[in-house]
Amino acid sequence: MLPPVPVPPNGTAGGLRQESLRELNLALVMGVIAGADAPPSRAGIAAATGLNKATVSALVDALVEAGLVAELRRTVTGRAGRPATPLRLAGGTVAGLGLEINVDYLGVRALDLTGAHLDERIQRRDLRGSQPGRTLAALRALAGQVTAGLEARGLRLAGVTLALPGLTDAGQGPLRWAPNLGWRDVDVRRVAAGLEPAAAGPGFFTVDNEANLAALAEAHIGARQSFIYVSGEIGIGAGVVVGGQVFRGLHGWAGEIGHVPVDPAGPPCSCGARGCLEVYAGKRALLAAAGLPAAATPEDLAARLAGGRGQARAQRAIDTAAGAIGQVLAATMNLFDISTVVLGGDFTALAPALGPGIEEVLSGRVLAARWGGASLTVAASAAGHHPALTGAALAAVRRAITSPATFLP
Amino acid sequence: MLPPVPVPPNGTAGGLRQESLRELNLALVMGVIAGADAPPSRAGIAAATGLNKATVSALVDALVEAGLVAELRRTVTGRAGRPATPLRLAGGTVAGLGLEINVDYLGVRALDLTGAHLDERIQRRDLRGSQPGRTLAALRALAGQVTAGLEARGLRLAGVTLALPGLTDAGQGPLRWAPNLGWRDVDVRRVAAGLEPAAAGPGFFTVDNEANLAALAEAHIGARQSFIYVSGEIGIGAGVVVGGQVFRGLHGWAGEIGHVPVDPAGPPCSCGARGCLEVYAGKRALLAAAGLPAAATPEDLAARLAGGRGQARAQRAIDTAAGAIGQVLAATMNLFDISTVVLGGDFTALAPALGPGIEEVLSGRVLAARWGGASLTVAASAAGHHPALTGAALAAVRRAITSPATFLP
DNA sequence: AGTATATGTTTATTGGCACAACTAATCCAG
DNA sequence: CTGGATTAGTTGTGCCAATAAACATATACT
Repeated sequence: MLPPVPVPPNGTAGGLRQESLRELNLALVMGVIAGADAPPSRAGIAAATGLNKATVSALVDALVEAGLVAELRRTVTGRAGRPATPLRLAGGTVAGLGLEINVDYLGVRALDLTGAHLDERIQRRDLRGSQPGRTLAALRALAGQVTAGLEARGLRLAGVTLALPGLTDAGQGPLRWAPNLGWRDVDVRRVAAGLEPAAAGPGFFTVDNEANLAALAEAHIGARQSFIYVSGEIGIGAGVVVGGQVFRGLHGWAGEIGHVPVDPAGPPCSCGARGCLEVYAGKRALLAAAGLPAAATPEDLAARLAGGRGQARAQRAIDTAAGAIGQVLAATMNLFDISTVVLGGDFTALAPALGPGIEEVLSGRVLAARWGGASLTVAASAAGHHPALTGAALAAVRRAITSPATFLP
Repeated sequence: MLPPVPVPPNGTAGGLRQESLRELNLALVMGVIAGADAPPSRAGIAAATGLNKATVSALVDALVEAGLVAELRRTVTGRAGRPATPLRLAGGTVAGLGLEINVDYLGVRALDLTGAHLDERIQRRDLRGSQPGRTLAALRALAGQVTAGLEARGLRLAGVTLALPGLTDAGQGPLRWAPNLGWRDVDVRRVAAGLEPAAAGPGFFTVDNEANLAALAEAHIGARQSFIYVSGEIGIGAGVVVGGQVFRGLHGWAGEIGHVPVDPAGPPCSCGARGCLEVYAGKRALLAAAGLPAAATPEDLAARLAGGRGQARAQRAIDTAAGAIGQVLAATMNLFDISTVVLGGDFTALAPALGPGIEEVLSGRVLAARWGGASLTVAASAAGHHPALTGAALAAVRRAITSPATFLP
């Protein structure tokens, strides 16, 4: 007999006290500063939010004192009136720590609020079938090196986020299943043991799927709001971003695109079913179809496509993959009502080859394009190397934007 | 250079004043009363929300005075202490008006805050290729009859929501495309002309896809939080509900499942592509494959399945449809990370026949079930006749739950 | 009848925002 | 170069909503 009124309107579970009001408005101000095209002034923020100038001044002053916001030099605008003091997120004061465990490396990356690079450690090694305990300890040690350096430079740690190639339980929980690592039900939280500052608060340490975090990095660096990030590696995953936020689903396992059926009677897949996307467009399938050794890189494949021996076969492999990717993406785009695709992972280097084939399928199958007049975009990722690591660090440092109140004195 | 910090944390675009605090807490209290398993007391609400008893008392009193909440008789609990005053949403005070235009009828339905039926008008007629202006005028007239009756009974109108079988622009906007009506770019807002009370506020009139609204009705009546509602009619649509909220996507066109490809080389579809789900499991395809006339009902098909002439053929048609539906739902469930499916529309009557075939496909293909231990559910809809109409009325009356402040004196 | 327990109300206090008047810093016109 | 116009930001007052603590109310238990 319940009218389903789901989330309380504020997002937090509980009631709002006056304190919360301040917390929310602090976060609002941070969000405006973070999201503005150009550094806004106090007056500009007041106009954008509807808050009173005096209120905004007080909030901004608190954020400046906490080292979350920095005042820039006043610029000469040429217009009448007292010149504004532009505000931006402070650099070099607060750090987010991104961690990643993947099949062939461990990684740690630290970024500040502006997204600037602070520090990084990448340790290449084969982690297929590795012992979770040892691997986590190694990553913990690597993270310790980075945080020691940050502390020495006077940076505060805003959060730690771990990127994993598998199903994680919505944010907090343990790793459920990482097929390519061969891990199952691993409590990964201890990787952050001892990293939390005294008053860390909930959500200091989070875990997420690598595709979701790579999508976050893409959103940041590519300045995109709504798109599907397709990560082509050994497995194929996707991160769905709607209005700047990652769609996670019930358990945080949304976007598992790799095992969407392309042809139910197709070749068997490692997941136990048949004809999944991975069987047509996963790294192994793609390289094998192109006649390349399993250790080859996407760049090798791209080179074959340029001409010479094996070009035709490589092109056929690409065409098959593009057709399958297009078919699955068409489904995804119709279901999510999103009209932009970003090709990441190994697909980034292959984007020029894959793009046209994918677009062709999409243009005939995506309703929003055919009938709604929406324009389709298929682009290569701009998020650089180890995007999941970047996304993890961004997700971590974002805590200072979404709940700045915990960082005030 | 923007860290993508998307929606301001409060959900509204602007800053929060003290007023907003009260508004949000009023909505919170309404939400707790609406969502509770048993009528809660003031003290219970205080405990559930973390708000002070005195605060909750003040908020509840305001809601009672506004006619949004009713006090029940004090019950004898058997425990020590002063007995609590149970609270519930008030019935017969505020009404939500649902409107629907579909291929073979116009409908108006009014529900109150408790979900109780207040009034209803269904006008059966063939609206394929109808003139939008005339049809809207007819529906407006029908709605007028209902609202006149409501007004006479002293009910206040909380909102009006229109359900349409097509793509509507995210909530407010005009109808973009309704293939089965043959409508394109119709400004449907005038159907609510004159229905708004003086201080209606924004969002009084909304438009949404019939599948989304039917899903909302299912969430209400079936008390489900996260599921995919599949509506099988001439077209096939889906409403995706996550945590009690409908997922709309970028333009509000999410859940367009009917044109997800099943076999890219399959028979041509009305959308211009080939092998869409609709070609295998749409009403026309299903009846034709079963050897039934186009005017037959799903009940006719169910009767054939029971035995007698044509049983085998009907069963083959069902098996084909179930396979196709299962394949597309497997994709949908992997992408959205949702493990419950509700069969609605014509599929409701066919659920006993379709269910096993669908479940078989899903159990082999949905990752959350195979590897995450989530249990799959395929159920028939419990939302009754014209679920989109019910959902529309619920969406309309919900305004009094999500923003009760506008209903205070 | 008296005590324990739980619900709900009353009254004083506090935190945070709005409003309005003010200061500050620039452009521009004469 | 001086004074008005314009825009940015600050200061002080008042108000609103929530809190806390004491109180009133209504039951059960002994």
